[in-house]
Amino acid sequence: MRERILDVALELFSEQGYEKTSLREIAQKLGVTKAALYFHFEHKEDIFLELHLRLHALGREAFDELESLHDGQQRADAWPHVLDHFIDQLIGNRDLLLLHVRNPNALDQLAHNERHQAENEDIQQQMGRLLASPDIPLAQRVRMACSIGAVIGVIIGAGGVFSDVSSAELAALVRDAARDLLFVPGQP
Amino acid sequence: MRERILDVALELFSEQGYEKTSLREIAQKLGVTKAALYFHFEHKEDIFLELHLRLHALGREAFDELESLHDGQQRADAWPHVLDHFIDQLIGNRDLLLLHVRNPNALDQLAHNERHQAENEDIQQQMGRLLASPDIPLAQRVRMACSIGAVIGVIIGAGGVFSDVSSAELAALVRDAARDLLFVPGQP
DNA sequence: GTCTATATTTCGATAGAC
DNA sequence: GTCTATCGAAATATAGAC
Repeated sequence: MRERILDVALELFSEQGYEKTSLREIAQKLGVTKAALYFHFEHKEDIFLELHLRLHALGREAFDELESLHDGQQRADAWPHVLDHFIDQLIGNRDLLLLHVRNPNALDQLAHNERHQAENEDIQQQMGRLLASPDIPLAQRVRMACSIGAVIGVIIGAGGVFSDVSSAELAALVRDAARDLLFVPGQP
Repeated sequence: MRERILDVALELFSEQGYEKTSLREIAQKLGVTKAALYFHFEHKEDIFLELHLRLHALGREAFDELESLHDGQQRADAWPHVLDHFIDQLIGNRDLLLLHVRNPNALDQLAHNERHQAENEDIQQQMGRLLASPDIPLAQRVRMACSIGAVIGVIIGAGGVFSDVSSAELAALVRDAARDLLFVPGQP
């Protein structure tokens, strides 16, 4: 039951937004009552947290690989390859990505959540550390940030303009674009 | 007063999100009561709409210039130059952009708003028409979408990592990156 | 584990005095 | 233009029976 609740919540939170989705609505879609949900989750926020941790787990793999390198420039060099893998992960979990992009404020609420603070090595923090790394040239860090925005923008963006393009073809095109973006002219 | 309401609303909607910001909160920050707001705006949604139309006005200039060109390939060629101008506009109105990125569901609500439907030539629609244009190669359209995501991602993204970089320098770096991104290898 | 029933709070919106 | 006072709806969350 717990998984079914999470699946329905993911769907509704992504479609309508976290705040506009009531527990009553989730329960109705599952054919149970609101009170039944409270047996499995103490607060509404806990449902969102559990879904957030799924993305957390997804991204951890990529960023752990980067942080295993001890030099900033090494990390910057490895970035294109790691991003390729990250693109695949995100395209394979479009719905999870959509949940986060469409509910940034719900994400902020988790900052005050004890369980979330315990799970410290957050994707956002890891990404922040990387993009703030002082031993990577600014121009390159900006382009790394651009590459993330570009990938996310295409996957979720423009309101499904590329929905008739296969995931594989889209991934390949985005990979090529990211590669050109990440090559900084005049840098060794 | 009307402008003061809009300014406070822009601030709170961006910080906390549209749904989580009550009219009572806006009124309190202005030193008036909730009821006073209803003299200036009939519904809460109308406040958000008015703010949305500010961005609408901003983007219209750029997209009108593109749509004045009658050929798809001409539009694609003009895109880098138009994007440059668009980057300046967005950086100069960071708060307005943040409002929209952080409240996608509030934006969706406007679709059912009559006044919004009347204001038809919407940015999203114009952007959609451009990115769906059949006489621009798919690879190029994907890169155009990437460029938008890259720009927005850097301006609002990564939680203020580049906040110590001046707007002018950041804009220049993003412009360069976008230019490299938009050049499609093997295309005339 | 799920139910009914209810407590409690907060929100958007309105009525009418000033 | 702004106030006080209030309505009605809907939300989260809880209590206790089954």
